[in-house]
Amino acid sequence: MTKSERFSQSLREWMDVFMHRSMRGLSRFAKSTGLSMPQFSILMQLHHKGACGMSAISERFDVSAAAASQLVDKLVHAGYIERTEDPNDRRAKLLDLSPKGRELIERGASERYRWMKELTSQLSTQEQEQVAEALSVLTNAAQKLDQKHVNKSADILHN
Amino acid sequence: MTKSERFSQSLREWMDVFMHRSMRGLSRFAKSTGLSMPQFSILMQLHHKGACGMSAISERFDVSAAAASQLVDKLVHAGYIERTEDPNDRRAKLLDLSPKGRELIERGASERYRWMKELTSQLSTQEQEQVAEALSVLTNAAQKLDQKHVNKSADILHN
DNA sequence: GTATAAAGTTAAGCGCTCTTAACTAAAAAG
DNA sequence: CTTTTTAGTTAAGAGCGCTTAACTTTATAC
Repeated sequence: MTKSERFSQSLREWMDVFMHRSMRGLSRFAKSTGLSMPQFSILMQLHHKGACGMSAISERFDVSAAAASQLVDKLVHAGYIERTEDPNDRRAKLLDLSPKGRELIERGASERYRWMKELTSQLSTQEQEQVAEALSVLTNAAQKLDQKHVNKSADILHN
Repeated sequence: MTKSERFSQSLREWMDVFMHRSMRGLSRFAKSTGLSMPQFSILMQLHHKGACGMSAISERFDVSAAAASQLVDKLVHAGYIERTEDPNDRRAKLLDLSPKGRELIERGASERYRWMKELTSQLSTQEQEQVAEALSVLTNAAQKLDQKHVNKSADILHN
């Protein structure tokens, strides 16, 4: 087995295990809060990408503007999202997590994080350092890649 | 910042980025196949844990036996699952992926894997090795942890 | 300044998942 | 051998998310 093959295989295995685990944790947590997955995903999106307009929600989740509006409306009434008028364009709305929404997402992250903590508690200090370093490398690469895709989209818009 | 804090932070950051990305990929892929998320999740579960009975589905997804039965029924009619009678207990059914179901899940994994590949294509060979090793360490730890939980549940059943 | 486009909202209706309740058939318990 | 438990199915109904269509309000184009 070549180095490259070994590399591919560890990626695949890890993705398989991690995906499965996170999905279960995520949907359990969402259910425990009384939110549906689509609703919870919107909160996660806002946490991850920051405040945005209604149309952004509609695009990112690939649903109609009507669907986005209805979903967000429920979250506003439940107190997880603040919906204000965009001062620059009075047609548009600005959506952002409320403190309650932020608290919810952070709590969810902590629960998932607890698993990782349990996972790594039995590793040696040296292994922990090794893992930490590798994960930062990956995180940085992911952020760079995201940035590149954003730029590419911007280019397309400019041409 | 202590070593332990740095470790925690890289875990958190990575989980955040990776979770978000995988979720999006997963739901897009599920949508593209025409399956709902609950349906797709059942296929993933079968892929991950292997064949099982109806009651196992119901437990793992924390839904009623009726819901599991209906969901599985659709997947059987769509040709993704094979449902046969358990020879040891004629009340029970054995559920497993059909070749078509297996193909679907593998295709989904490949799509998510492509992102990882793109992600790591810009890393140096040395970084790739470092990442591969760290991920195997994590995968092994996850599997051991899973096993431990299974044993604990078995113990509870015995007492 | 009028016409057109864009951002959201609201309402009606469809399909999906989920639940409870009633049921069948097979296994286990007594 | 009868009773009870277990595995799964079926049917009716509630709730949710999504779509299309019609609409309001604000911004942009000509």
